[in-house]
Amino acid sequence: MESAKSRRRDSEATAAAIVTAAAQLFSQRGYDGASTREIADRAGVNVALISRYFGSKKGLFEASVLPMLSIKSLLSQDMATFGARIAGYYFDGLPEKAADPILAVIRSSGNEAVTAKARDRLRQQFIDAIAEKLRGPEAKTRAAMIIMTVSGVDLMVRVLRVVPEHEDERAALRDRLARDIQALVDG
Amino acid sequence: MESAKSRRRDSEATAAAIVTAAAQLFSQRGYDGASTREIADRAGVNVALISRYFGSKKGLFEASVLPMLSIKSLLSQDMATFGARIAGYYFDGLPEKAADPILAVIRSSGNEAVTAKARDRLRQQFIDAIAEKLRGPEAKTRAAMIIMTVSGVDLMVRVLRVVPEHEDERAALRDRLARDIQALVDG
DNA sequence: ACGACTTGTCAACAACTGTTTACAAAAATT
DNA sequence: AATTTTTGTAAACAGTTGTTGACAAGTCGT
Repeated sequence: MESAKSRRRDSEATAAAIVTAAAQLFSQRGYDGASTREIADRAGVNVALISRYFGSKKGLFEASVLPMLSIKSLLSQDMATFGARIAGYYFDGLPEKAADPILAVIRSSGNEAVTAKARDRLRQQFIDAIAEKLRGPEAKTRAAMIIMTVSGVDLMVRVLRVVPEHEDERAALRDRLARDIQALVDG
Repeated sequence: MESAKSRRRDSEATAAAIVTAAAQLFSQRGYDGASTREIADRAGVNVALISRYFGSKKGLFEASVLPMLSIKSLLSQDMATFGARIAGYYFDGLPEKAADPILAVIRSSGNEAVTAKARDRLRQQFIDAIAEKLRGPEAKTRAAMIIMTVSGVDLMVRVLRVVPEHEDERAALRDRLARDIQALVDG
């Protein structure tokens, strides 16, 4: 990642580098698929430091993935444009290997011990947070529908990678998605 | 699984037992999380037989998960009840540890080498197959929307397990889902 | 410049991975 | 009944996993 030469020692910086590398690799390969040595290599750091700074691999997962599980920034903006923003996020130039905490949880979901906390946080930070923002009847049901739809898009686009190839088809799908999600927001 | 006593030797039956156990464990823990020994134990069979009958673990994955990736049975019935059938499948007494090929692919998606074929098949068997059944404009876009929604439900219900606890809330969500999916089918 | 604390490196550990090999037991064929 | 083929078992393999302990090197206060 950084220069091969020995950089100045800085525990906070190296811990941060480990967290960054871990978030990427957990998203990409899941918990079991991402080895501690690969994470350390990407961070340009010795493997033993993971145990030192985070106690264990599980500790690193919780320190790198859990804090990113939030959509407060998306909810703090105008809810009238929520659908368009979500659709745009997934269909307009999404960086391929960006760290995505939802993806990390999905790909790690076979490991119950590790993802139990993540699921709890997902429930709070996503469903409940959205439901609070919604006006009108059946707010919780609509919030659940929104999360289902969005996570379905996440699955299609990022996990299964089966987006339409033609530009106009992709645009049509994006627009339809924006409209349907917005309809759920408006109630 | 079977009686501990030595049963009569039958290569087809043992191979089938391995496939059944593999489908369950791949769904439950993902490709990396399910070890060959655990699969063999569940099937009541020696580990070495996996290599003998399926060549490799990857071969077993393809023999157990790929053939199940199909929704022809769902599409062969009346499309006017498609939404209700999907919603019912996920919300009316879904067996917890039943083998679910989509779940297996999702939880194994961190392993590109293994899931490449599965994704191709998913595209064919699901999106294209649905699109063919749809009448009206933008069939492919609507098919993609349906798959997104359904896989989102799969994620919520089976991966993240965040369904509403109250019975009436769950019923409301199920009915809304059935309606929304049916709307996409009808166009 | 000395000592104390922090930060990083190296090697080893026990456990587990998928796979192979050699062999025994059962079944089928002659 | 003897032999060949199929089916199952046991042990070992080479590699990887997460984690640890002893030690070197850097950093800071004095």
